[in-house]
Amino acid sequence: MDNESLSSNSQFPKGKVCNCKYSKCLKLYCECFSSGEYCFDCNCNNCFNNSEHEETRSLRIKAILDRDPFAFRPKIPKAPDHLVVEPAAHFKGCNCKKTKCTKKYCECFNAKIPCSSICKCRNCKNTDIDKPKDKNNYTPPINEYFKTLAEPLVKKIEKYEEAFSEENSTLCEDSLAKITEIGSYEKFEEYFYAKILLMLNGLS
DNA sequence: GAGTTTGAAACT
DNA sequence: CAGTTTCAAACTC
Repeated sequence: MDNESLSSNSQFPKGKVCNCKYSKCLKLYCECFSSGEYCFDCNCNNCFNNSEHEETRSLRIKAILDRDPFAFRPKIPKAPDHLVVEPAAHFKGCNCKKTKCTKKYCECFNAKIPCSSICKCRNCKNTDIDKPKDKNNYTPPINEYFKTLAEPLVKKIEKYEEAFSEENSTLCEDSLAKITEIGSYEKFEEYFYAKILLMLNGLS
C-alpha cells in the first residue's frame, strides 16, 4: 500500500465494488475502505468513503491505525509480476472453525493459497496439493520479493533525506510540507519495511 | 477473551 | 432470483 492509495482521490473504476449497508464504508468490513480506495460505482448505503467526507474518513483511518498500525496492510503479499514465486501466505492467517477452509469464507482459500503455519484453523483441508500440510515447514517468499516490498520505504527515506538536507540543513516551509505529506498515514509502513530491510541486510 | 456487528458466501 | 442462514473477520467492551 502507498500513500496515494490511502488518501486516494481516485475517480477511476477499481474492480471491487462493495455493498455495505451499515458501516458507511468507514470500517474494514468494507473492501474498498480496507484497501485504501474510495468507493466508486458501489452499491453501498450512506457512503462516507469518498472525497466529500474526506475529513471524517481521515479521522477514521487515523483511529484504526492507532489501534492497529497494520490494519490497512494487504492481507496477502502480492508478488511483483516479473517474479515467479510460490504464493505467499496470508499475513495473519485464517481462523476457520467449521468450513475446513474449503469455502470462500476462508481468506486463504478465497485467495487461492494454502493455509500456513500461522493459521489457527481446525480440520484444515486447504493444504498444498502436492505437499501435505506441515505446520513446521512454511517457506517464506524469496529475497527478491522482500526487496520489491521494501522499495517504497527506500524511496521515502530518500525523500526524507532530501527534505532535511536542503539549504543550510534548516527546515524551510517546503521541507516541512514534504515531511507532513510523507508522514501522514504510513508511519506503520516504516516499521514494516524497515523490518524487512533489516532482514535483507542479514540475508543478502 | 467473550460477545456483537458486519457483509460476503452459501443455501433455500 | 430474492430472501434467509451461515460464516469468519472486524469490532467493542
